Amino acid sequence: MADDAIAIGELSRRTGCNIETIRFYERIGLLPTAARRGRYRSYAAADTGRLSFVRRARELGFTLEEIRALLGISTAGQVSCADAREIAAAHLMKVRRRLVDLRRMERVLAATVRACDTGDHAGCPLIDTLRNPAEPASDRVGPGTSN
Amino acid sequence: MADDAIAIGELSRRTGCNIETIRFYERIGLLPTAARRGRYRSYAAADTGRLSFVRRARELGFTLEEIRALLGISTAGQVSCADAREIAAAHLMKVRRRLVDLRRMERVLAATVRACDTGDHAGCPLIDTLRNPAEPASDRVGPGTSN
DNA sequence: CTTACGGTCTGTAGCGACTACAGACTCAAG
DNA sequence: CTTGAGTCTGTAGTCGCTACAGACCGTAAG
Repeated sequence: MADDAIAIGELSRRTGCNIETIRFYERIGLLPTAARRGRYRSYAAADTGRLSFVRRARELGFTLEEIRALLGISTAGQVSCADAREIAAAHLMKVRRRLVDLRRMERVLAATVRACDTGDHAGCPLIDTLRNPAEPASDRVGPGTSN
Repeated sequence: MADDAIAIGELSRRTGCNIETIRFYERIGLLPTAARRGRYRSYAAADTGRLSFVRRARELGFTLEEIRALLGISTAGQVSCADAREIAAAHLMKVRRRLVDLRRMERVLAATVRACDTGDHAGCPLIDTLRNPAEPASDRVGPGTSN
């Protein structure tokens, strides 16, 4: 009734979510099949909520499958907070593992580039690092190297 | 001549690189087409070097295209260290941007899970966070929140 | 009326870096 | 001779989009 119906372009603008991505989400069932005005998808203003939910969850790195579960939880009459917590905690662990990996990469790369810049090396620090993992271009750079 | 020829399985074992991945690298031209003994690929012990190079570069997060370039540099007669440095520095920036993103995710997720654990909240902290981005489950948790 | 333009539609293919088969073949040991 | 392990090619799947092609629809201007 209330003619707050919007087209997909408007939904895209409001949520910052690409049109193609919205259709993709619908195709994989992450969003319900949109109502039609003729052959065009028609959304209620309220639909921005669900899509924004998805977008924010993606920004936190949740996979689409995790988001599917979270959506189920969030729309269930009785919100199962424990389930949500479990998903978030599991995801947090994944994020932390990736952080560890990335920090290690950062450390090695920074040391290598630094070695390139100081210039007092035999070969090419990067190539040498990749050829021989035991020599990260310059071992023991000094204090901390923390972030 | 020297019969240090090894099969793909042995190469896989020595480098820790999946057999399928070795074949994939060959197909996309990252590794040269392997010599054959009959219809089986045959590698020289020295080939472990090139593949290990690729593996270590992957562990540092370089893309296959970057590695392709690095391999070109590393096998060029005159090693162009400046080029290698440029690739590494550009990659380092990508890694750092990724780190920033991940740390933000970590912070929000950790705060949310913490809010779940303290228990003094109205709804579900995670669902609420996703519904309303301005409330990260519990603002102002106290000191640092550092890692 | 025609024409143009912008928005939307479906469907398919591409990305990166693998991974996972199916189904055929080869080779050596028992 | 049979069995089992290893290898082969080729194709399709994964994830989360993104980028088309080619059709269609509605409105406004000329």
